[in-house]
Amino acid sequence: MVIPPFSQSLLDQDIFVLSNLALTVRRRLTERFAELGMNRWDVAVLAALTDNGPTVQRTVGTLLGVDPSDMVDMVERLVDAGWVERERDPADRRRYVLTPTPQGRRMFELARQEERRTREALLAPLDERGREEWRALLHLLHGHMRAGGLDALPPVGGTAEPEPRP
Amino acid sequence: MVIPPFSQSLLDQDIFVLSNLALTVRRRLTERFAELGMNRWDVAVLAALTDNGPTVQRTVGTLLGVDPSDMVDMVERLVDAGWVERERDPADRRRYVLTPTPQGRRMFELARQEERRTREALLAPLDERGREEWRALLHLLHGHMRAGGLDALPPVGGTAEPEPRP
DNA sequence: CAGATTTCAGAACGACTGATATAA
DNA sequence: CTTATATCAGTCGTTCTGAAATCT
Repeated sequence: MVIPPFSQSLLDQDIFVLSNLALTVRRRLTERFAELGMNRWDVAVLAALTDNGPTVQRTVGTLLGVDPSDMVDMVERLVDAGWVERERDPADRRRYVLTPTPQGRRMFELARQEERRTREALLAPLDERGREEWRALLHLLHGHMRAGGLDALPPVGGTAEPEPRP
Repeated sequence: MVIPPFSQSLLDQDIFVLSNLALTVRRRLTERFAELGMNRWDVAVLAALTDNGPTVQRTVGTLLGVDPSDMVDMVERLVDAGWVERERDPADRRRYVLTPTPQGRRMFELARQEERRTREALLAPLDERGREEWRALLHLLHGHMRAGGLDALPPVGGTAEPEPRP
């Protein structure tokens, strides 16, 4: 992994630091998943099915924020691996109902274990109180964002005028 | 912006929450940059040049973690916009030296303002003490990660039980 | 008929690889 | 001759758009 010495002006921008942190941790976790033979979407789909049991394919996409057209290959991959069963809904033959297999549930448990381990490594410098603070802040900000916290922003520019590109 | 109702099993995975938070905030900031006629890389390059003054193109790439081959179009865009000047280094004619123009510096200030505003919106639910805590934790974890904090992990698989911290 | 679900084709973007021309 | 820089061509993965086929 390349660790470039970032510019201070970028480090001053907390959103850049947040992005860089999240991307790097996610990449590391993705590597761990790969060693289990899984990718991020395998885990995400299995997570949704573990919570909700048998679920319509399109609904799973909605639960994960994934476009329906992108679900096709993901599900095919999971079916081929034997982790998910895909059957037409007899009541509505447009729909595919996805069900996790026992192997799928086991794989999800392994993935969840890797997430815990990777998180442990990330939070290693924090004591128990620091971890509680971090987790509370993370989920508070995530909830705030998902509730539309970023929707209301002043118009761009303001004090100074933006310049049109030549 | 679509706000799907995520599965609890995903929300339990803090790394997923962290990724989702960072991606959404970054996307919002990118929208703001676009209203200024800039993209993320314009801002990043201008940040590096603002810190370091005239800099060799390849070095800028290293400062940003960007592949040299991907710098070409990014720099061309900035030169066309009149925000960066690109000149051969007389001492080493392989090299391009990049210098921010006054307009480039102004644009970077506008971008920095948008980052502040977007960050303000994100941190709105926190009081001053909460913001300090968030910022401290964010930079602490970022530093830990960049120092290789994720490099030492137990082999995948292993025990199926969550492991207590030593 | 309109609407929902799945599927396919392709565009756009960023990350990455390999090869080439030029200069040190 | 070897190395460094910039560039070009192309691949890969992710996200998004638009349209077609099937079914309600």
